[in-house]
This record gives sequence, C-alpha cells and structure tokens, in this order.
Amino acid sequence: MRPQKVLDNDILIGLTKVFRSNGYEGTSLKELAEATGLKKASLYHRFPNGKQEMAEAVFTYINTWVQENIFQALQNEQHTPEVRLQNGLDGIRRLYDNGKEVCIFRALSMQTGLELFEQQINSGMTQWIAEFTEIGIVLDFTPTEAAQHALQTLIEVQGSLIVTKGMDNISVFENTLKNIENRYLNT
Amino acid sequence: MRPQKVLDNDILIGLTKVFRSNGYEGTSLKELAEATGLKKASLYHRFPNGKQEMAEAVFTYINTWVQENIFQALQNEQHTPEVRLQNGLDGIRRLYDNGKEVCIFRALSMQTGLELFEQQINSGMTQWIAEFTEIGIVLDFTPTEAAQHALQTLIEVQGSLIVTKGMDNISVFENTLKNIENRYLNT
DNA sequence: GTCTATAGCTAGATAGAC
DNA sequence: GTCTATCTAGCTATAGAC
Repeated sequence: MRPQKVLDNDILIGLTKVFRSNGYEGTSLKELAEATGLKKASLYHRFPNGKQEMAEAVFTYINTWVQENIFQALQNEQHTPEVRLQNGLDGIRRLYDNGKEVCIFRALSMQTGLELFEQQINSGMTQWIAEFTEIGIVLDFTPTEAAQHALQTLIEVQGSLIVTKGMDNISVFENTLKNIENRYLNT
Repeated sequence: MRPQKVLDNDILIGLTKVFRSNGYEGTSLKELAEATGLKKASLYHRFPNGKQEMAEAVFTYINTWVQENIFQALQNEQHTPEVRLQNGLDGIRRLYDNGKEVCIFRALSMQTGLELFEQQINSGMTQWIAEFTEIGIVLDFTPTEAAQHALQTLIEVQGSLIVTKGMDNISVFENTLKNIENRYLNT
C-alpha cells in the first residue's frame, strides 16, 4: 500500500470549497484537482464514480459536521438549555463562516435531476426541524410553538444567507441569528 | 425584413423556464433551442453575445415583471394601503407560482464570476426593501420598523422558497406569506 | 497511489446557403 | 430570420506506465 499523498480530510475540504462556490455543474474536474493537490486521474482512484461521487462525499462530510457541531451541541445535557441553544447557533455561524459562505446543499442541489441530493436535503431539513423543535420544548415552549419556531429558524437562516450574499452585507446574517436567539430565550 | 418565427416574448418565456430549473451553468444551448422552438444559430441571431446575453435578457424580463406586477401594485394609490399590500403579495405568489418555482435570480447567480448579475441582484434587493419599507410607512409603522419589516419580508420569502422546495411542501411558502401579511396588517 | 497521455464526447459558437 | 453543417475548446472519464 503506497501512502496517500493527500489525506482524505484535506481532499474533502478542497472539494467542498470548490463545489460550494461554483455549484455542481459549474465545477470542473480541473478545478477539483487543483484545489485538492491531486491530478484528475488520482481523484478518480479515490472516487471511482467521478464527479458525482465527489459531490456525495462532500454531502456526507458536511452532514457529519452538522451532526457533530450543531445537533450534538443542542442535545448536550451537560449544559443548560440556554447554553445548548447558543452553542448550536454558534455552530451555524461556523458552518456558514458568519454568513460569508453559501449553503453547500443549495449549491449542490441546483442541477439537473440528481434525485439523490433532493432526498438528502429533504431528510436533512426534517432533522434540522426536529432538533430545533426539541430544544424549543426544553425551553418550555409547547410542542406546537416549538415546531413553528424550528421551521421559522430554518427559513430565516436560509433566507438570511441569500440576502447576506445578495446585498454583500454580513450584518444581515448576524442580526438574523440574534433574532432567532431572542425568540427562544426572551419573553 | 423576414418575419420572426417566434415572438420575442415567447422566446423569453422559454429561456426563463430553462434557466430557472437548470441554473446558468447547468443550461445548454441545445435545451434553450428546444424550449424556444428556434435552432441554436437562430438564437445567436437574436442574441449575438450568446448564452450570457440570453441570461441577461431573462434578468431584464423578470425585473420588468416585478416592477409592473409587484412594485406598482404596492404603489397604486387608487387602492387602500391594505389592498395595495395584498396585491403586492399576490404578485409574489404569481412570480413564484405559489412556491413551486425557484427564484430565477438565485438560479442565475450560482455561477463563476459574472459580476453583472451580482450587481443587478444587489440593486434588485435594495429596491425590494425600499418598496416594502414604503408600504410599511403608509401602514403607519415608523420608518425604522418599516425598514426592519421590509428586510424581514425579503429574508422570509427567499428562505421559504428554499424550504418549500427542499421539503417539497407548498404550504411553507403560503404560510410564510400569510405571516408577512399579518405582520403588516395586524396589531 | 499517483502520474502522463489521451480517448470520446458535448459544450458554446460560427459560416454560409436559403 | 432561420436553417444545416461544422469548428474548436473544454469537459468527464480511462489506459497504462511508474
């Protein structure tokens, strides 16, 4: 077994970066090769199904990150519910680099008919809502209220990312996260 | 002057449809030709700068539609402020076909470095906020409150479109529009 | 496991007949 | 103004040496 020239994790970071800024169709293997430091043929060795498999790997990579850094923070019973919420929101800030980064799922979903991604996005959003509903209930909202707030949180995070990018104004994202926090913690 | 086989407006409708569902990079001239009923070379006769000019034309076409169907409805002083707001929101419903359609600006902006679109999106969002701030002031909010609600409206419309598509659930979009209406008309 | 070289194809774009 | 035919560049993907 010849050693890997580039670590799996570093490859995923490079792939993520390119897909995130160019989208799926807008990304070429040339760019992916340059970003990872491997040649095209070497990328095919790691990902035999090519570009699609690379995108899927990015999907899984980000999904895992969200699980470990956002959902687990929300669930961590070693902290008070208030701190759990704040840690979860901090995870969101890091995921999107304070609004500077686009949602990778959105970047990858804008493409002709790969239903795999559609299904993953659907279940990802469903879990997102479930997790935020849970922390809402812990924070003494009724289940109905908590579910509404969870959906609203998802809508506002996604919407604020678009408006932040469109208006080139980071404060839109940060203000939205503050509003979300206040909605959960105040009253 | 030989007569046009396809009317300008019908071409724009076809181009819009394809760009909207595939994005800029994901759209091929073959698809654009099929959707418009013209051959590729004929499309180049109408749009000498090719694909980019076609996308720009779609941009202008949608911008005009928004002006005429949303912003003018908000400004129309022949109606009460309440009716003007409702007509504007109905324009939004039609623009996105009740949540079934993606935001065309978003579909076109996911591409490598065409700054023209960035600038148009920026000014489009700025005007959107100005128009909704104006109707908010007419509805007796303070300028500060009105500006906040206008920004929030843009965020929620964009976010709800993404969540609606991601979860394949039209009611997300409709409920968001109802919430927006209530925020302006109630209290 | 990584590389050079290249196959096979489709993209965007043009030439020129009608 | 629209068409058929074609060019060239770039794409995804593979073969085979090391």
